[in-house]
Amino acid sequence: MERQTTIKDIALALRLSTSTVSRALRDAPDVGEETRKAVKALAEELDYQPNKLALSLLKKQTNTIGLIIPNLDFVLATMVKGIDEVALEAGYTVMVCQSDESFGREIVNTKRLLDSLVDGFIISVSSETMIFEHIKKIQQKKKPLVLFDRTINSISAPRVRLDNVEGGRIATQHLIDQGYKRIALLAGPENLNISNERMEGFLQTLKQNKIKVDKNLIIHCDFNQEYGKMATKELLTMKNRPDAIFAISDRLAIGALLAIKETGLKIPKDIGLVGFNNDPMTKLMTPTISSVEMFAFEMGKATAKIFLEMIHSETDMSDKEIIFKPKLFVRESSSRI
Amino acid sequence: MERQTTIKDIALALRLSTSTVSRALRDAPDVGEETRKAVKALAEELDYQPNKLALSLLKKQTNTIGLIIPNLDFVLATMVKGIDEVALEAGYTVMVCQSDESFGREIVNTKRLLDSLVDGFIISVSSETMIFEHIKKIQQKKKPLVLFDRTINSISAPRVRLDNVEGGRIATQHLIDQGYKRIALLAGPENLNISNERMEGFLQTLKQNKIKVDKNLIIHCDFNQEYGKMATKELLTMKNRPDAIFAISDRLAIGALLAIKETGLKIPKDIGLVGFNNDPMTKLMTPTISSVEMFAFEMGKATAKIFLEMIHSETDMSDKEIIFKPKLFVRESSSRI
DNA sequence: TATAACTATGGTAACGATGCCGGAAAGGGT
DNA sequence: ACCCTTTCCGGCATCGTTACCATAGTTATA
Repeated sequence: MERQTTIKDIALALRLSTSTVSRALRDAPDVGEETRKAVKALAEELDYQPNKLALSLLKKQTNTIGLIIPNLDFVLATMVKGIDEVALEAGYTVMVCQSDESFGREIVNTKRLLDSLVDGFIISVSSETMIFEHIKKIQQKKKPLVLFDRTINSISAPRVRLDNVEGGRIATQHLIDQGYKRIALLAGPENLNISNERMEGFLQTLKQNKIKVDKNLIIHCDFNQEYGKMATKELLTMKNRPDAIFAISDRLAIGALLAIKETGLKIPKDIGLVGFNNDPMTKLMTPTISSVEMFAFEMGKATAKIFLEMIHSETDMSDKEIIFKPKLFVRESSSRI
Repeated sequence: MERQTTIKDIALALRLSTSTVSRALRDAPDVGEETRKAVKALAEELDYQPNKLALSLLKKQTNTIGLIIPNLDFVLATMVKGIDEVALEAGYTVMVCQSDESFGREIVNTKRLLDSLVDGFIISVSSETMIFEHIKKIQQKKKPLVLFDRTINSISAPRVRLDNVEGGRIATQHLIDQGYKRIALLAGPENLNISNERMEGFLQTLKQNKIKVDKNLIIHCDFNQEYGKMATKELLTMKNRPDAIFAISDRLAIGALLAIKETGLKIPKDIGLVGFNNDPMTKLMTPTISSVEMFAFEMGKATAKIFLEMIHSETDMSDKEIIFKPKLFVRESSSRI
């Protein structure tokens, strides 16, 4: 690891003080024109790069954002890309940590990032997370925090999320419009907001359409293809089986599709299917799967923007909430009419 | 942003010097037992966390790895997970930067990470990268560098990669064994090692089987489903069309599959297809696509391990090379016999 | 009992940069 | 010739921590 040239080297070589060199490099007003030129020339020649650590230590800011996400599936990878783009533009570097849907790892990640003195946090919680002490700790330390996608009600912080109730509604209404009567719900982990909100939309829509809710048709399970498959198999062996399935995520929907195929039922004739996320995979399945788009890239960008706003403004922003409207993409799996 | 408690606060409160407090916290030998206890107790009470910035500045090491990758598709996300796991274990934090397959962004990323004083780099180059000055600069600064997956021949650094020639070979041989005679190659970007190595395996195998190479059946294109589709359509409109396609990546294979389906040809009867990466998607397509597995998670772990070794040892490791053996997973798209 | 050896602690410099203050030199005005 | 202003630069403290050296006080050794 080669020794970097420092401001001191330049000062010494030019018989100047470090202060002067520092000012010259930063184009401060009170530096002689010739001095400035000489300093800059030598800096260029020696490939001088200001030491960010020293600066961070002095300024107490690292220009770094801690990003904690449950995994790197399509939607989150896309969001990360959006966050990254805006953050880089503003001179911030993003440190991505995956909690891997584990509460323990989420805590470890929070600690590490807190230790590394990131300027703030952007978080989407793991599906296991039900206690929020680690997040409160972030707020105690007065670090900016933005929640996105999987938000938390009991924490007061700006948030960027989808209108999940609406998402549940449009998916469900679509299935009803297509003539499906007994709609099952693959509902995701119970303690996640997105699960409950999408379910809320589902229930509301059933009620509005005077369809009685059958609790046996609602199954909670982790976002995992295998679980989706197992849950669907269970549903399909009921004596009064559902004629449509609304899966709260595309991974679950894909599992459902595989299960349905194995039983020999025809999609969408015998049974309809709608997923959530609009993962590119849905377009590739046979049949293609209808899905709710959530504009992940835009959400990512919005999240980073709010974060930056929070960093730069003094006002309390904990009420700020940006809600994206979902959009249903209808494909073969639910087009019966 | 709340003021963190520092060693000075503790020293002041206990009427000790900062040196003593520092030593007490680090369990240095020459500290009185009572002093140590008092210090630790107060540190606990005040929730003292050592300032990593100050430490990094002093020690000239940040315990941070700069990771530059072209994107976050399935394979790379999996590799990142492997790298992350090993790095975290060793107390390192990974800063992930996506070049987005752009040479310009790769350079920007390198600069930023160099500025942030990461302890070293792990890189898989973008498909546009043909000049390596930015990478040489890393080496000039004597920062540890490990290349993985998409490696570069003209740079001398330890590397972790797949035996891509072998990968090309087993895929091609498999198609031949299944009775396919005119095998086309969707070859990926021309300047990427992985492309050329897989092609090398392809060509070798054709020769070994006394099959004449038809250059018209080799098409280079970016790793992108659309390009795969277009290239395949072109192939299929030839008057002497291929009866099998070996796609160097699953994205291309999926594009090929879609194109083939549109023409109405039957897979695997009329035309065979093998992809590369063993992306979970291949199992989900209809028909399922045969693909070459590259053990991304293990490769990620191995990469991080070499990196750590490089950091900790003094010896020159630039010759070190770890090569993973690929494995073909045969599925419907190429099972004709 | 004088000296050596240890124990526990404090003081200071250093990492690389910036900000503030003070001051020398030069110029301008009366 | 005097004072004031401006221009340009150096010195010092600071950020939080550790490394190294010095030293006061205590204990062990000859």
